[in-house]
Parts: sequence; structure tokens; C-alpha cells
Amino acid sequence: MTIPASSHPGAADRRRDADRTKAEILEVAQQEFARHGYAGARVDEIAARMRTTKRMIYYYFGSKERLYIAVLEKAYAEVREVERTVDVQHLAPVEAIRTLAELTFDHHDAHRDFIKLVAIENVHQAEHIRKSEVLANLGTPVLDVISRILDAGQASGDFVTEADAIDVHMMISAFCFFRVANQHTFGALFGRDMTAPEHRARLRLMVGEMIVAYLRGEGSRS
Amino acid sequence: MTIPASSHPGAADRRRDADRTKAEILEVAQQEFARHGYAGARVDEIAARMRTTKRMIYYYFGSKERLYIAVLEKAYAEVREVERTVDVQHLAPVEAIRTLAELTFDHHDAHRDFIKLVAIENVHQAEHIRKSEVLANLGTPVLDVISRILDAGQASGDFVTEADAIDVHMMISAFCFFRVANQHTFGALFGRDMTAPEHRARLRLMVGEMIVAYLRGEGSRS
DNA sequence: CACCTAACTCACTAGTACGTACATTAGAGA
DNA sequence: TCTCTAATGTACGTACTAGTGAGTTAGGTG
Repeated sequence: MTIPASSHPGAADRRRDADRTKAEILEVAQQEFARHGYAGARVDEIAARMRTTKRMIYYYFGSKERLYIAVLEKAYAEVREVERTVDVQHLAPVEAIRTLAELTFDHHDAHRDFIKLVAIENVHQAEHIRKSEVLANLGTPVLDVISRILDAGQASGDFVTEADAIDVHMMISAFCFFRVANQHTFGALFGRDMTAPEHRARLRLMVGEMIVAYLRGEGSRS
Repeated sequence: MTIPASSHPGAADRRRDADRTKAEILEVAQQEFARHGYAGARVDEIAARMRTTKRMIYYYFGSKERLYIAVLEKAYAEVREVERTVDVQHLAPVEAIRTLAELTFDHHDAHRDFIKLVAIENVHQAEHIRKSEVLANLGTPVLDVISRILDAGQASGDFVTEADAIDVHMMISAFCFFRVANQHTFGALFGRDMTAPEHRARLRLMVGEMIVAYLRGEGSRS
């Protein structure tokens, strides 16, 4: 987290800085919510792990729920920002989709807290996401990318299966999400840590191969 | 009106029956935990939705945490019971793996609460599962099934990819789990309800085709 | 029938967690 | 320098929530 360039150049630690305080609250809150879930998260605990006091949380965010929504909004905004910068259009269809799958894999691997927040939000039936106008109006740039790759693949004859962009995105996400989100129960029951380096590398290749194989159509009933 | 005295289950509503009471607690508790998460679940609410009182919950289960663990144990035991009865050995490899994928799909579709419990347990890093000796010693019958199918497929030449049973199980589970677990955030952000009948049917076919395509090896870098 | 224990009820408590009233201070602009 | 407001700190209230103490009843057993 970089300190936003405010109107106070070189603002020191202890100075009053609303932006900095807000950012710090959001960051600590994200950890707390990701670790303990919405109900399990403690506002007092968030406050205790900062220089600021609990009073400031309410001063800036009003309630635990609005703080949680703000955390979600920030987390999703960052994800979308990354998605917007993905550039695989210059690659051939097969390599493009494989690369996209691997980038998605890496992204999930690097944003564990975000994954948890999404899982938590699903437990609550996305009720908080639905309350956020910001999140309701977030675009889904990755779908355009996939659409274009699929079209190119169909045109070149590389892809045979008639696939839908949302379905393909879902397939990729499912694999990448599950590996991270379910690592603990999976590890406990199957004795395998899917996030350990050796498995991580193999699974990263698997996503791409799985998607490409599906799109090449060799799985269809013949 | 009342059924004659008997120490067997099936006794009438208002009679004293430890087994029946315990079972009712577990069922209502499962709903409550699945709906609100571990911390969000309310012991009072569980009690209010039963004929029994809160005191009985503590009488039989001792604490909220032990009740939660008991719920997990029951849920997992049921799943394993289903897995044990799966019979796809008489099918040819391709059909066997496809059928297994579709059965897994159906099972996830039919046990939404279980899916949620697993998601919740992962938020808590499986700490409760690890506390349960029952769950630590649950076998994983489905892995044997997959292993045999993979061997048969390799032998017959249907499968080219050298795949590991756990990986294949993970691929299938990821797809089926994600569709149900993430339906709410996915629906909110992509405007598609993956559990709606029309999508449900198409996605059910997709799992099988995806796995078969992967095993046939058409996704490999050539 | 008398007895004994498992099953059950009711009223209560200690602690916790979100949220707030009120006092105070920093610092930008006049 | 003075003033005014955004930013911050302290201390507290209210409501809830997991858990319990103690007594009551059902119903199987000798």
C-alpha cells in the first residue's frame, strides 16, 4: 500500500491524514474479515491492530457492515484493475487461452484474502455485494478478452467446441478458486497441500491443458 | 393416540427420546451454521426453531463448537456413504469417468448446505475438522474408483494424459463445487445464475467433456 | 408400586461487541 | 494570530450471546 500523494508532501507518521487513516483501516479490516468471516470479525480487534482507534472506523465508515462493503469494493476494484491490463491478444488462440488461464491461476495464488472474502460473501448469499452500487456497476473486462480469443480460435480451426465466454471463464475460475479456497479441507481429507510448490507448478500447467483440451473438442460424445 | 411404550426410534412426537432430540438438533444446527457461518450462527436461534430448548443442546453437545463439529461429522459421513455406493466399474473408461463426473455434479447440486459448511470450514482453515478424530479417519473411497478408471483407460488407450487420481478428483470437485458455492457472487457480477435449470443441464455435460478431453490428452503442448 | 436416572425446563449470569456522547486537538484559511 | 472545522481520543451504554445452576418429570427396572 503506497501512501497517496496528498496535499501534504512528506506527511509524517503521526500527522493527521484522512486518506492514510482510511486506507489503513481498510487494509487491516480486509485481513480481519478474511480471517474470521463477517460475523467473526471484531471491530475492536481491527482498531487494536492500528494506530487509530475504533472511533475513527465509525467516523469514516459508519458501521461494521459499511466497512465490510468498503473492503469488498476495494478488493474487487483491484482485481478488475489487473484484469484490464491483461494483454494476450497478440498470441495465437491456443497460447492466448493457456496464458490467460495461467495468469488467472497466478492471480488467485497471489490474492488469498480476496478469495476468502468472495467465499465469505457467498456464504451470505452476496447480500452485501448487492447492496453496493459500486460493485453492481463493475464491468467484466475479462469476458471480452475470452470472447475474442474464442472467436479467433473458431476462425483458425484450433477450437472445435462451441463454447460460451462466461462458461470458459467459469471453468478457469473454478479450478483456480478451488485450489486456493478449499486448500484446508482438501489438505485435511486427502493429505495433499495443493498450494505446496511442487503441486502448485503442476496444477498451473493443468488448468491450461484442461481448457485447451476442452476447446479442441476431444471430450465430446462421438 | 399415543403409540405404545417402546425404547425404539419412531416413538411419538412428545415422548422423551434422546436419539430423536439429538438428530433434530443436528439438523436444525446444520441449517443455521450453513446459513450464517460459525460465528454468525446463534445457539438461541437453533433452540428457537425446535421443540427442544437451548439447555438440551448443551446437555448433549457441550458447546457451540462441539455442536458444529458434530454437524460437520454427520455431513461428511453422509457424503462418504454416497461415495461408497457409486458403481461405475462396469462401464468403459470414458463413460465411467463421465458418469462419475455427472454423479459428483448431481451430488453437489443436491447438498447445498454441505457445500456451504465446507466453504465455511475453509474460511476457518479447517481448524474444526482437524479437531475431529472421526473426520481425520474418514477414508476416501472415490480415489480408488478414479484410480481404477484411470488404469483401465490407460490400458485401453482411451486416456493418453498421465493423470493422478487426486488431481482428477480435484478437477471434478472444483467445477461442481464452484458452480454451487459461488453462485451468488457469480450471479451478481456476471448476471448468470449457474444453478438455473438451463445452465445446470449444460454445465452438467461440460464437466464430463472437460475431464474426458483432458484425459485424452488433446490439451498437451505438441 | 417404588425408585432411580436420563431427559428435560426455566431462570439467570458473566462477558462481550457494536456503537456513541462528549471532550480535545491539529492545522488550514482569514 | 485567531478562528473554525475536520480529525482524533476517552469512556461508556445497551443489547446480545454463550453457557450454567438447580430443580422437575418421565418411564424403565427390580
